[in-house]
Amino acid sequence: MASHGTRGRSGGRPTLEEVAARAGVGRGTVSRVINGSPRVSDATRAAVEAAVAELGYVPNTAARALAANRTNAIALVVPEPETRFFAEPYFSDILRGVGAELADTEMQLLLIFAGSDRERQRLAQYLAAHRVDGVLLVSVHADDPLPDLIAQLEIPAVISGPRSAAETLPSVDSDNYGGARSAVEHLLARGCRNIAHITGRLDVYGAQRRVDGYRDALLAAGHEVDELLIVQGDFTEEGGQRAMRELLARSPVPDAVFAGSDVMAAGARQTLREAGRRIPDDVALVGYDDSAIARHMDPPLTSVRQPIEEMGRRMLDLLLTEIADSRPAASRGLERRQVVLATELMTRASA
Amino acid sequence: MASHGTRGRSGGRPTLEEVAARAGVGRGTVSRVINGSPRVSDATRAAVEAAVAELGYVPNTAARALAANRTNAIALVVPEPETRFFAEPYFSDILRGVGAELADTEMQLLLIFAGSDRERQRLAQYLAAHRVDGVLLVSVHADDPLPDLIAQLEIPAVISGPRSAAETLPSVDSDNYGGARSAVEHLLARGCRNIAHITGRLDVYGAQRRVDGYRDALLAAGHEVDELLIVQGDFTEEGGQRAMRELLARSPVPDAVFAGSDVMAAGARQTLREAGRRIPDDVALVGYDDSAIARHMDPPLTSVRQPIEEMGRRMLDLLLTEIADSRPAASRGLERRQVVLATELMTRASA
DNA sequence: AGGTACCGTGGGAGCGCTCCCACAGGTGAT
DNA sequence: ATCACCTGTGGGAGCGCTCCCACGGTACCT
Repeated sequence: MASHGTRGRSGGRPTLEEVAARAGVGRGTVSRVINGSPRVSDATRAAVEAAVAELGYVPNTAARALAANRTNAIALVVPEPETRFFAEPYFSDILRGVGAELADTEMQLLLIFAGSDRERQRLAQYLAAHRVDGVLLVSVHADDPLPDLIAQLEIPAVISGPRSAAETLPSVDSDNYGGARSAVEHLLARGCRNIAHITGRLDVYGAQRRVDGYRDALLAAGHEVDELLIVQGDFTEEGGQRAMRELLARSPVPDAVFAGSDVMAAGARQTLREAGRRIPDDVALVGYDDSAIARHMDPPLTSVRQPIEEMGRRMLDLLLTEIADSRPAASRGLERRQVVLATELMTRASA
Repeated sequence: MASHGTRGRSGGRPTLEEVAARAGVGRGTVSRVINGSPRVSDATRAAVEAAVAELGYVPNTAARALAANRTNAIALVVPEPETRFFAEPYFSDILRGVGAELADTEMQLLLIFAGSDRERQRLAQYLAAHRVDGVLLVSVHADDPLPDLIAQLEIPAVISGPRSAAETLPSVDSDNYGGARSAVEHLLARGCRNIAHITGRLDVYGAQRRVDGYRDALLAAGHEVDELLIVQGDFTEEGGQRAMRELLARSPVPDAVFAGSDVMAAGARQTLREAGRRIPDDVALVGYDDSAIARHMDPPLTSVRQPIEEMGRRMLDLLLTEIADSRPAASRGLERRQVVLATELMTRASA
């Protein structure tokens, strides 16, 4: 008693036992009340709740985790090597969505960086130690071993964009295909006839889908797809510049460019300006993401908006049901575990 | 045994006891090795380390937290009501700095949102329950009760910008005063003679300091400070526009504007453009933050860069020492607990 | 030789909770 | 009346660790 009892004393955090004594009931009963078990009489419940309030009791997470063998925590894994990823609002918005949804739960959110090898090492340990009940994976690359590791460890997880059409992990994504189609259809409706596409990194599935959308929009309108008008970018501004320079070398020069991201669009704009081409008179420009860059570009950039915050919310939703399902030998159905959310074209001066 | 032993089984996570058995030592010894105690012979240490490696032992955080009465977790509290705050790179960069520094420790990072009242309620509970060893507070307002609550609970904390000159909490900040001075000095060196300042919200201490820097730069150069050239903004784009309109009504119209943030500078640019004023020929423009907006503005914006990532790193550093100090009845000296980092003026076409 | 000091070590107790078994008391069927 | 079966409850055991006391051993003093 002596040795331990005095250790962390200061405010004297009350324990379950103290609440039980105060309420004149047993420890088990208090636990049941705290955890919302129905097998408690109304009178007892009221007494316990009163005691909890009087004592200002707050359950000790560590003890709970230890005894129950669960953590009540989920991890958001950030594959940080990409500085760009962080700078874009994407991450913040996902986070905000997750945070909003999280407020309704008892879960806590752990942020884990998996940029360096050392950090990945640590992450693997984390996961091996089952220190979280579930994992949220944002912006994983096609060749990332992480998802497989997680699947193997049987840790519930949700991924922010499927890695391929055959993704097995639950995922939440926006409609990249539809978003791209709407962008191209807008350009067509505007009268553009020679529409180019600067793609993102094609090892990102979403970028592929945008190319698909671009193609199908043209085909559906009865146009041919000129493969020379599809130039590969890499989501960076420099990539956008390079791609645009390539496109300016084509003849005829395209009268519209659909860029796979706002940042690439910014690069393209740069190159267009240097070449003395006006936007949108000479070349109409559409981006993707509807980031701050789009709104502040000159001229303001028409861009495809993704409901990113909503994506964050849905990711957490999905993860929580995954976790719940995994508790008692779950049904493991292939239900609605792939969520796709609609995009919206934000029309501005550039197209 | 039966009832509990079978519970979470699946991979069979090894325990301290198992490692001890394997290494042929006692539980206490393994614990000492794990925790890097020096009071272990080399031979024993080696044996234990071998056993740990063979078994793939990973300590159970919950058990550790329970027994040791510490959590090995720190919280980053996000006062989320401000959407803007999230959208700016500020947050991401702080986070990256914290994350980088975190990789060297055993600490885990909890992200807590304190936007809504409900979330703040939850946060208070968290803190009351001492579920974290320390708290990182970013962008708190002068009137926020949170810092006081935290101080009262005697939870180690670091704040990202002092709330006033008399801040008692440890803090990390950039040199707002010096940054503002360098901006104004640059404009003076450029030949501008009529330099206006659009301030941030003056209940933010950093915004006040920028005003101070603006004033002193002028005075030091032997100029008078025209109070009419100091217009209050609120860190928003609209605020920047409003302020700029006010300034355009002055006579003479200033030949330079130092805006307290890039976003406000963007607003000012908008208004200047509408008024047909050229940047920098008619009016030179300098912003603050060196955000993505600055680089993408037309013309690119000269802006004061803060070493935000470094700030994140230093915040974590400070917090860890605070935590370490608080363990054994600490010295509580008033040492270097207020860190101020230098800024850098990024010169671009706008000034 | 005896004493004192320390080192490295083993293991008991205890952290605050959940889980589950046991049991009292009630209710309905037999 | 007996039995079966509920519901509500109390409390033991145990989760995996840290802390600390106790102990045998060695080294150095007197």
